[in-house]
Amino acid sequence: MSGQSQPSRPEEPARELAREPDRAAQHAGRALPAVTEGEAGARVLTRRAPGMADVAQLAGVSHQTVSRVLNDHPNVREQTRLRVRAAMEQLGYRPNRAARALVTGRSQTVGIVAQNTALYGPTSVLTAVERVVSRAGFAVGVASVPVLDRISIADAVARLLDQHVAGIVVIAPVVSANEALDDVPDDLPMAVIDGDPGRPARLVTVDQQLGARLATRCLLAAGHETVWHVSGPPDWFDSAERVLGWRQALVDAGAEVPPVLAADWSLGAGFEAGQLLARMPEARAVFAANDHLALGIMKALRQAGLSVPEDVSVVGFDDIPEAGYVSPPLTTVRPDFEAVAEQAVRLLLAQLDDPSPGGLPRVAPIPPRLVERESVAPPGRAAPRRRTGVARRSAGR
Amino acid sequence: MSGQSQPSRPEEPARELAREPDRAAQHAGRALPAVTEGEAGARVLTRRAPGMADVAQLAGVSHQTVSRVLNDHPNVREQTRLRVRAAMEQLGYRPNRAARALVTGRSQTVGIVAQNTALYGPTSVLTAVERVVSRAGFAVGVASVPVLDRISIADAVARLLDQHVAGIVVIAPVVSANEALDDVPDDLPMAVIDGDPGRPARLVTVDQQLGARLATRCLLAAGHETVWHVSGPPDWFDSAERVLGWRQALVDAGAEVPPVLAADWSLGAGFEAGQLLARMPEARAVFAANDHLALGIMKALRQAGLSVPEDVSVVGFDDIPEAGYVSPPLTTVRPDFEAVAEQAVRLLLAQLDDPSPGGLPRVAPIPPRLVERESVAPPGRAAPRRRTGVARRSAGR
DNA sequence: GGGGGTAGAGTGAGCGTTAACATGTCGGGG
DNA sequence: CCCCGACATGTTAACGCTCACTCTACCCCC
Repeated sequence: MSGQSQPSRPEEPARELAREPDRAAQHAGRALPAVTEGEAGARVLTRRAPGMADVAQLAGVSHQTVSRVLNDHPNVREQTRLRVRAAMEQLGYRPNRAARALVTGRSQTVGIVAQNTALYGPTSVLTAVERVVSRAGFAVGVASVPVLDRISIADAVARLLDQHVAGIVVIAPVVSANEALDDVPDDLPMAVIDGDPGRPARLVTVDQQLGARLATRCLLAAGHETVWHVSGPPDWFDSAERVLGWRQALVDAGAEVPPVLAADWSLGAGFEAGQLLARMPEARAVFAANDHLALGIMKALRQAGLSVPEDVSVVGFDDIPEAGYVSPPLTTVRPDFEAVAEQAVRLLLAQLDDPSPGGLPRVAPIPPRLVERESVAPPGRAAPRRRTGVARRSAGR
Repeated sequence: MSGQSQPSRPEEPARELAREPDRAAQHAGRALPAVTEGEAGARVLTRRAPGMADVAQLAGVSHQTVSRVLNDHPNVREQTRLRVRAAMEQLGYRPNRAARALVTGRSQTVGIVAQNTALYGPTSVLTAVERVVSRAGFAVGVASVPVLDRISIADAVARLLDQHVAGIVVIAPVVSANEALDDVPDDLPMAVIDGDPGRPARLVTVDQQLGARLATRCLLAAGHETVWHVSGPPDWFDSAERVLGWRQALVDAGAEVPPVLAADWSLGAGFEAGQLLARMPEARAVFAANDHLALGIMKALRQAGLSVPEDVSVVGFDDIPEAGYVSPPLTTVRPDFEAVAEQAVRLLLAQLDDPSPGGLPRVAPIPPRLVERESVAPPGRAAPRRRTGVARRSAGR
């Protein structure tokens, strides 16, 4: 297949895949120095990425000056700086991170520790953090753990440490994960996302309580006497906080506080909770700890012949993309994952710039907002069950 | 707040966060060598991670022998090997990846290039790849790009190259991304996921055509005369392949091929396509290119007073977690992302072990499977519209 | 006009590892 | 008995960079 006959390169036989080998090589990021093709006989390719020495030679300075330019040291004449920059450009020079990491003991890499899960919230946060970190000019190293227990996390952190990360971002939404944080060396810059609100140092979270209060109050405002709650797993901070917020809102309104229906985050658990709820005529308003639960609940309700929001009002949490497109469109609480990621990285960068440990950096919880759609209505069990879909109605208020 | 008075460590003032500083340090992965506490006066902490030299000294061998043990070189006496291993253990030695990368020019890191998106498919693949790569003992570097165009990808690859990755996995589901692949140096081990099926070298994909055929045939088998298709964006391979598979199934069955309704992957686009579909009485069966489109379509249908599956049958693609919990539960095609990731990493590792470029490694497309739920039924517009939910019925066949 | 500060540059020594080569030590065959 | 190859180990030199110095002008000021 590789039909072109070219000057054979001994160390690199032609590959079938390569359609236009030389162009490919040219574009490769690390340019080929001293190609000087045509010098018959002599080795045509001196394949080796250019180093500081090469740049220095071309610019007529010492390698140290090149280093200074690279690191924006002040004591370099503008003219020299330009000359070096030009030489870099010409050679397609790229600094060798490994060498730098070796000597400084720290790389321009940020490590992220996260559970490997399909859960919408954590995944959204993860990708947001990736995005923000690389936007900030850092390389991204990910260490995902199968479960968020102490040893897995310690292990992940160790792996990251091996990579000589400059700092880490840990997504630690459960208590066991948070405990593992005690084990990380305290001189390693770190930002914790979704950790224990009781330990606010270096922590960034969504204001879960506020979100839960918003959701609960929305239901109360629609005229419901009280609001039931289907919670997430008890060892999740998000879960506990949402319970707290929900209860608070109820207490504030002088409403009765029904027992919590504990579940995990899954659709299936929501479905089961929904089956329970369906048998309790007094349960007319439900705040589900996340949208998946809400969807599961709604399915169970539907199967039991109950309709949402006429018979039962439901509010979720997360605002998954599907939320506006299910039937009925789900009223829910939308956390700002992007902002969380942004704050976390900011927190980390602050520690990087200023290694002084004085004063634990803290940031305020990020307030979520309520997205009102059509899964909330005033109580009115007496009203006839309606047909599906067609009619539109705005959310109760 | 830091109430304990300890021998002060000049280079590391106590931090408020640290509750039990010394334990934390102990657990830190990189143990502290030569602590020898008590040697009054002399510096108590020689904080520096142990290197090969330290291990070598303790084991009474040269650093090179340590290196040999580390890399499982054959010519080391068993006894020596054990002694070195013990020394490593005792010192808590961890090899310095940066140094190794510097000298070998290649790190034990796999880079992943992926678009930073909320799309279910690509995201699932990404996390699956992360998982598999780190399970294989490699560090994971992620370079996410905002858009999948040529320069962004070239840039991402360059960033990864800077990290001296051993190889890369690229998730390149659109044509522009695939073109960018020409620019990567052909001696860099690579695996492409979801790329151009027309260029099968080093490519791993889901068998999109098969999936589409499965979906279409399922609808046909339910008794529908033909099947409409709402497609994804035209520049996505997934999209094009699914169109092909759908058309093929129709042609095979001798059915009429209706025009394609082009959309993107979003719920919103599905909704719009659904509004179109709702006005066409002859459209009784729809294959949506993904589940989000299907959800959007179903919402539009519902709003138009049509019910699924009585009036219109719908099949999706992806099997998002919500698929079984919407109303009606969605029949859909489930790709095996885990298998895709597994194959991709296998492909990459093969290239790592055997740098010989001979013979492009290829792997067969991974067959997806149809998950039948309740959004498909035989045509029967004549039947009265039914109420919501309650009744159960198995999918048509 | 000479001392000293300072901007701008250079020199050399590592950082921790691997690769290439050198050394030493056996055992066996000629 | 000696030489040679195999095995086991040690020695030395990079790898590409930063850090801590040194060096040279040059200018300011007394």
